Amino acid sequence: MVQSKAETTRQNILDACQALILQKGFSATSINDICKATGLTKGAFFYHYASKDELGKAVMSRWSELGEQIMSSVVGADPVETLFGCIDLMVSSATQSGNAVGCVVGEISQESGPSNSMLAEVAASSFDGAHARFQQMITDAADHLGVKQASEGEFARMAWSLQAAFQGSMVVARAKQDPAVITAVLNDYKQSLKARFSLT
Amino acid sequence: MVQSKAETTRQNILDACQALILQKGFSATSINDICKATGLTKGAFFYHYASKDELGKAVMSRWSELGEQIMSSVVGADPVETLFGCIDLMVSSATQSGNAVGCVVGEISQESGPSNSMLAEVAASSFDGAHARFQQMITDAADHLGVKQASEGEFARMAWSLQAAFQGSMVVARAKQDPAVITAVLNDYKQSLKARFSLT
DNA sequence: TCGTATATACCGACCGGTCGGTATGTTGTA
DNA sequence: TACAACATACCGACCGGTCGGTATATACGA
Repeated sequence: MVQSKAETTRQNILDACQALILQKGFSATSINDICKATGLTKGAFFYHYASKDELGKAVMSRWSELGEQIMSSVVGADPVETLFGCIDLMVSSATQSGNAVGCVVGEISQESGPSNSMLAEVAASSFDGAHARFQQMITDAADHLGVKQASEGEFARMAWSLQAAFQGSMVVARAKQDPAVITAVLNDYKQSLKARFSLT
Repeated sequence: MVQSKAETTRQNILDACQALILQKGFSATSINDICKATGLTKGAFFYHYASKDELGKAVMSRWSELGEQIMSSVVGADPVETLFGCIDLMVSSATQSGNAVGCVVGEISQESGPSNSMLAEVAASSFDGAHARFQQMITDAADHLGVKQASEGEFARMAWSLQAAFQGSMVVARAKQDPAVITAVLNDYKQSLKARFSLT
């Protein structure tokens, strides 16, 4: 099944919006900016999206789905390799130059804050989804190595830490305009993960 | 020497702006909002600050200075206790209810992004300052325990990790509207720190 | 000591421009 | 000819920022 024309247009809008968010942030990105980037007009935009917030939701949703696809693509036989490979993949995808670094979910949720409940909910569920995948990976790797949780919810906390390390390193990297921070922080996380799992 | 009237007014503006940033974000906070909160008029605002960006710089600067003061207040005799006490202080100051959680430097830098170089520079130097303090604390604690760096720049990376853990946990906590994430992530960081330093 | 000159701190109307959003017209295609 | 997929033109609200003016305090000279 080929993509319909409308679907192609919507993807173009999402692409443009995503790129602009990583450059300027969500609220600084106007609908006129998106129209200019896509070559469309404002009428065309509002034919496809009811509001700017609706577009924000769509961008976050696609971002999450894309992340899930990438994550699931790295799954291999060995759960330990899967976990570390996943982290490496996150680093490389975030630090590759050309496009600005960042996470649209973090961006939008940070900007809209608790005030805009609609966007906040989508962002929260997106974070929860990613956290669940991280926790599953950590649990699988631990099982494979015969490592038990030291305390109730330890692996859940470790998954939150991984997510925070990723998000936080991108915040700092954006401010410093230096993606090296991301690599450093995630390497450090892998280090402590190895220590926890008593690996080399 | 008593505070001049102007200085009091400026502090009120900074207070209002800071609170609004943590609620709605920087770009969503209009100068009219600040005027309403302080009981001033727009003319009065621009008498004290040349532009909105200038106010953003001032808010970040005061935030950093306040952070430095708080950090230096926790310094005790034992460098190890100082380090862990500092982390605890960060958690408690970030999770205390009443005021919204977050970091104005992270907020503003995330929103303005690489586009607004003026704000980005201030944010970057603020992050660098905090990182330097963290690294010093880690180095002091390691010296006190006789722990050497496993590799060049390891303590620097650990300091970046602490900063990222803090920033990232606040990003997630804001989206989920649940400060428990901050506690969990920083506890996890302390755990791995203890493991690295071979503590109980 | 008393009037004048000046600086400080603030007011509120107003400006050009941009924002998100809408109403209506046009075109390609099946 | 009917509908999807746009374009055009426009709206009112609001944005950051400016401007002329003003009340009050302080400094200073005669």
